[in-house]
Amino acid sequence: MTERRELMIGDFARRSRLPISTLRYYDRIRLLSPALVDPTTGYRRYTLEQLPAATLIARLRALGVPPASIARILTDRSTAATVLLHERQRIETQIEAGRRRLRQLDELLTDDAQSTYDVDIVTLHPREVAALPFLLPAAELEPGVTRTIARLRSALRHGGHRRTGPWGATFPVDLADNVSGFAFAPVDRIEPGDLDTAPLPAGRALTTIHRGSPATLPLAYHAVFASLDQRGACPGGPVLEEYTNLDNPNESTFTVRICLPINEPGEHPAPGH
Amino acid sequence: MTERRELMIGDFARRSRLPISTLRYYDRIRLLSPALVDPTTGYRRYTLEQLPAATLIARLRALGVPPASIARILTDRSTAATVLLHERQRIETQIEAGRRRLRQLDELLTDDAQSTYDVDIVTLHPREVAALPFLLPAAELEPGVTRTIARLRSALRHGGHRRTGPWGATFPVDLADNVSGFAFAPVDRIEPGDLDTAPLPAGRALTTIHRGSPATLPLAYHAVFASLDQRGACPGGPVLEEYTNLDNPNESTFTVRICLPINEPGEHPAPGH
DNA sequence: GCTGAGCCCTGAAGCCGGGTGAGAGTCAAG
DNA sequence: CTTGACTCTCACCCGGCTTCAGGGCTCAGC
Repeated sequence: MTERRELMIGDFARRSRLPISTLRYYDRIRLLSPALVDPTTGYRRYTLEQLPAATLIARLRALGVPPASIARILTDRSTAATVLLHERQRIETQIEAGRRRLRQLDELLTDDAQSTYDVDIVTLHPREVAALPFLLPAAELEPGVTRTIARLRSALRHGGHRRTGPWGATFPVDLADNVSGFAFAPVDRIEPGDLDTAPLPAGRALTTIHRGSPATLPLAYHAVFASLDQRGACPGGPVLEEYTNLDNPNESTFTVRICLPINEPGEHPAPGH
Repeated sequence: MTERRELMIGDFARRSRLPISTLRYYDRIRLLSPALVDPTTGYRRYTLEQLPAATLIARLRALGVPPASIARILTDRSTAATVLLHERQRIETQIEAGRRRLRQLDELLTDDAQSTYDVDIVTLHPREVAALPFLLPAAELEPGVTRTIARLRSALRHGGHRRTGPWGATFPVDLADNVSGFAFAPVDRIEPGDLDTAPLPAGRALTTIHRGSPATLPLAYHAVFASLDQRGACPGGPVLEEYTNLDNPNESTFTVRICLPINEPGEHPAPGH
């Protein structure tokens, strides 16, 4: 009945409360195209029937739903619930990230004596540990290591092994695009074929302990590198991180021990390289 | 002592855990420039002293602090606390916005019988009300009106006036870039010079009631416009919104009455325009 | 028929915070 | 001298639009 009632883009913009430029953009990306385009003038003609779609788009965009997802909802209404639940999850993670940032910002604000790290020099003894390798983009190192440790944990449980020390991970000092290393844990018994194992780097190493949020871990590395320069030494192998209180959800008790094997000045490079 | 120790961009990138491309970018926007640039080769030389700054930048960027704010912090350490508190507030509003979006998304998911609006035709009688004008960008209409009503509220309190009906606002139907209109409230007495007052639009009007989150208000407008088309009428003056349960923080009881003055077919346009 | 106002069109460029790639120059080791 | 790793600049890409320049269409008034 109202099918012949057509609106120029300006009328449609006022009705839908969307800017004209945005409507043209939505036409370009095929999110919402006019019912008809005059073939001679190129004028866009919208119909009243298109208004609910425009309103839905405006609502969803205001909620931050990306146009691509909205297009999926419009073309296939049956997937709407799935897509929306997915968006819901996205917003929830965003909120969680916001909370975490808030905490870290507060740390920054209250943290005055933050960068006092004591770097010691120690000798690492050779150790054979249960290990699980990973290959991760540098940007996802921290969550990826956490996941790898979780998998190692269940592997140990299945094998009936008992952990005799803190969880850890080792990987090259220089983080390339993709970091390959392994998560590890010392265990009570090593049986061939039963479990993947690996030797940990050994020899002289610089070590320091970082407490609290992993976000400030680079500061600890900075201290280690400064000490390295001071001694005129250079890195002698993959770095080693040991995590304690990993299972404790309270972030403030979380601690990381960093061990960086070194070649001291006037020394031959470590064998095996 | 270590002042002569210089790092090429690659070394500095590994130490600071920032991508080389980002370091070059930060140089371009003068957020973090190398201590020295070789005049013949153009090679950037960073010093160890710049590492803490790089680490600080990385931390703040990870928290979503924009580079411009970080630059302010770096050039003037005394403003750091101010800037950080400001960022803190920004994140808090972000989280709040996320929560609101979540609620609205849930409304979308649960809302099935959403778009049933009954549009009635009524006659508005002329009324003189206490008023406070506003001029707002269309995008900030809703919060701006809320703020204007708050100012009107305190003006009424100062003048010892008593409100005799719901808060409201009126503004043109076609939202231009800047919307000029006024917030109003009917009061018990009108005395010249005592309070700004204004007449409300009168005559025949279409009206409907919207309940719940303001985010879905456009649906109500859509229903009003559809009714307008059906009657072959056109808008006859600024639209009028009346808000009840505005003071109640519970969003689900919030209701808006929309009144759109109209010119009915075959009628002369309203006088006064 | 002409003019001007107010619509409308297209295509290109700009915004942020970088990421990516081409093509060329530099440096140290063998 | 060559090789390979490193560096440089310049320019273009992303999303989700907005804005601008340069034009065409339509209608009312004269």
